[in-house]
Amino acid sequence: MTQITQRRVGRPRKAVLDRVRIGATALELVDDSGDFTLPELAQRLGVHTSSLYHHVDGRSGVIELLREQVSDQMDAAALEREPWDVAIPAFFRSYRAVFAAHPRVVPLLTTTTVRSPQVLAAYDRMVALLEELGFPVARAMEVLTAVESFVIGSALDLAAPDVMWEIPEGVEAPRLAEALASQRDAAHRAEAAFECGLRMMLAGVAAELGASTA
Amino acid sequence: MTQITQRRVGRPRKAVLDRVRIGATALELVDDSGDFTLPELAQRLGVHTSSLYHHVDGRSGVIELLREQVSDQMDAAALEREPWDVAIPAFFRSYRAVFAAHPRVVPLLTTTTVRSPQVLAAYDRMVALLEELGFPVARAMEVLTAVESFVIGSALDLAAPDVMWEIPEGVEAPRLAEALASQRDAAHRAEAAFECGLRMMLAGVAAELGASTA
DNA sequence: ACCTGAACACCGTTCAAGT
DNA sequence: ACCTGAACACCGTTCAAGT
Repeated sequence: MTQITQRRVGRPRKAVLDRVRIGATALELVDDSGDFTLPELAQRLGVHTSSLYHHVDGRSGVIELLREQVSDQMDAAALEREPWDVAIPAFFRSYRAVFAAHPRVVPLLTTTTVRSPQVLAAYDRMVALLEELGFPVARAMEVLTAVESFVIGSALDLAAPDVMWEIPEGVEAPRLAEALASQRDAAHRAEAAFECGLRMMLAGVAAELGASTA
Repeated sequence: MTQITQRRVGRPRKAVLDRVRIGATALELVDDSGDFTLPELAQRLGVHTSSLYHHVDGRSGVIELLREQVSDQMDAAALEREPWDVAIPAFFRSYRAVFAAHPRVVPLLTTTTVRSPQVLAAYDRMVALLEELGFPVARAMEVLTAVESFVIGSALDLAAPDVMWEIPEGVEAPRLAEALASQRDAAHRAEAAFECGLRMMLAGVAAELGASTA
C-alpha cells in the first residue's frame, strides 16, 4: 500500500492562504470565542503561525482584515435613498446590524482609523447631505462625529455583558434597580436603545439646523 | 564601612503595596504608554510581578482598579443641580472630562460592567429625573442607554488617533476630504463634536417626551 | 499576611532553509 | 513567492519557601 505523503516543506504549487480566507476565518474565530491568537488562527487554517506573516502584517494586520470583513457587509447604497432622514438612519441601521451579527469583534475595532473605501464613501455622502441641508462644513463634521460616536457606543453595547450596570450589595440605587428589572432580554434592550437614540439624534439634527440658520 | 543591606525575602514588617497605590500607578503607566503589563507595573512599584497577586486578581483585577480610579474622579454631585437640563449635561461633561484627562484608559474599560457606587448613584438619579419628566421606566432606560452610548463613543473618540477617518490614495471622497481639512486640532475637534452631540441628545429628550406623552 | 524567585504554558515575531 | 521549523523575548499565572 503506497502511502501518498504530501510534501511538507517549501513553497506549495498553489498558495494555500490568501487575505480573504484569513480574514473570514479570523472573523469566525472571534465570533466563536470572543478573541483570537495567531496560533489559533493558523490552526484553523491548517497552517503554521509563521505562514501568516507572508500575507498580513502580524496581529494588527489581522485586525485590519477583520475591519474589512465587517465594512464590506455594510449597506453603503442605503445613502442613495431620499430624503436625508430616510437615508441616514438606513445607513446607520445597516452599520449597527453588521455589528449586531458580530458583536465580539467590536472591542477589537474601536481604536483604529477608518480606511474602508465603502465606509468612507458613505461618510462622504453624508457630509454632502448635511451641507445640502444648510450646515457649514465644520458643523457638518461635528454632527457626523457625534452620530458616529453614538453608533460606536451602541455597537459596544452589543458586545457588553447582559447587564451594563450591576448594583452590588449595600449600594442604594432603587430607581435604577427598578428600571433594570423592567428590561427585556439583552438583544431587545440594545436594539430599543439604539432606535431611541437614533430618533433623538435626528431630532437633534433638526434642532441644530434651526440654531445654525437662525 | 558597614553596608546596610535590606532584607529581600519574606513578608515585610509593613505591607509595601495596597490597592490604591497599585491603581494609581497603573493609571500613570497607561497615561504614559497607552497600555500596561504586570511586569512593567511591578517594576514601577519596586516589587516583583508575583507580589501583585496578593492584592489584585491578576491583570483583570488591575483593570478594575483603573475603573475605580477614573470613576472616583467623576462629579456625581453634578446631578444635584436644577433643572434637569442643567444637571444631566453637567454630569456627562464631568464624565467626559475625566476620560479627556486619561484618554488611553478608555479602550481598556469599554467591555466591562459598571459597578462603581458613585456612578450607579448618578444613573439612579438620572432615572428618577427622567421619570419626573414623565417618561415611563422602560423609556427612561432607553433614553439613558442611548445617551450613555453616545458618551462612551465620545470617550473612545478621545483615545482615537488624530484622524478618525483617513482617505487612502485612489479613494474618491472629496466632500469628506474638504470637511476633514477644515477641522481644528484633535482636542478641539473631539470636544466640539461632544458638545454638539450633547445638545442633539437633549433636543432628542424633549422630542421623545413630546412623543411619549402625546 | 505578604514578598520572593523559580517555574510553566503561551503568545507575537523573526529568520534561515526549503521548494 | 510562500510554507516550515526552530528560536527569541515577553507575558500572565501559580506556588513553594521565607518571614
